[in-house]
Amino acid sequence: MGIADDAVEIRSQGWRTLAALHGLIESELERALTSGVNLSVVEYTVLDALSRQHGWHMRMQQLGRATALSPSATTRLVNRLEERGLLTRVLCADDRRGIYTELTEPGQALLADARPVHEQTLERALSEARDMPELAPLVDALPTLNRE
Amino acid sequence: MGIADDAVEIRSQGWRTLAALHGLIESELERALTSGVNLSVVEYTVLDALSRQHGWHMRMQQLGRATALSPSATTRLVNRLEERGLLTRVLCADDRRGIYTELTEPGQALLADARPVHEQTLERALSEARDMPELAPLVDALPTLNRE
DNA sequence: GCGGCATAAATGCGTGTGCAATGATTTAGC
DNA sequence: GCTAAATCATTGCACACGCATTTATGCCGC
Repeated sequence: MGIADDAVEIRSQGWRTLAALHGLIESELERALTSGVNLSVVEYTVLDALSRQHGWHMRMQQLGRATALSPSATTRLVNRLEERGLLTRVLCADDRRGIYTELTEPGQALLADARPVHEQTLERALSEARDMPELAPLVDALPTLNRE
Repeated sequence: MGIADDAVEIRSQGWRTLAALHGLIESELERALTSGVNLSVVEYTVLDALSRQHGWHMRMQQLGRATALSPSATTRLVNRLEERGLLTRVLCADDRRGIYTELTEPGQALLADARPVHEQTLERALSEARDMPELAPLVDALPTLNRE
């Protein structure tokens, strides 16, 4: 087995670790957020992403990228959140094909409730993963990533 | 903002990075594997996990953990692969509640076809992610994880 | 200005998923 | 030994997703 094969195997190994940790965390977040504040992980991701945006508005397409969702799924996701009054659609003034989504006041309130649930569950999930030998290195690497 | 708040924010940040990279890679793998060998990412994961197992057999529950899938989804996933002749169900001799799944010869053959697609797509996806400032640190960290 | 092409978002349709309940088998209590 | 609780896998049901198609708008050449 040569150097190139090693590289391939190392990449695959890294991906398996990433996928396993992601799956573990997402499963726990899904359960906790659903039972706690009736939000799925993607729904939380959307609200969170909007809250981090200047003026709290984003285009559908950006939302799709932020959540790795297809355009159709993005449309329906925004539908659900809009029907619950958590965000509103706003037509773009400059490009009338585009649609902005904005967090409403109830949306911000629900997000405020959801954040502690999210944080605590994330901490718990990471600490569980920390005890699995194959996941521990990635868990330890995560906090070191964005130190500037 | 105190030290505890910093820790929370760093965890959340790490999770967002992890989720974003995972979503990007999985989307590309999904497209490539589906169009190339007609396998979804989870289906590939199952075949790959089985091939790494001693005697090429695993219990349903292990499969569920390996794929972060619910028991019901695992059942149907195995159904699909069994109907395509890629694996077979084998009753456990010692515990007759349990069911082993084993890779068939066609299953191994399809996996052999799928591996290069998986590897090349993974390499491409990682190199794309490498160009995104918020993902680059994680991409660079991955290969360093399991160096013993 | 106008026809043709590109882009943003929405809809029809088939399919994969999780939760809750069920069936089958093992394990524990006595 | 026999019943009760626990465990492994499966099924009914509702729902979220992706792909392909459609509608609406913007952009370009002439």
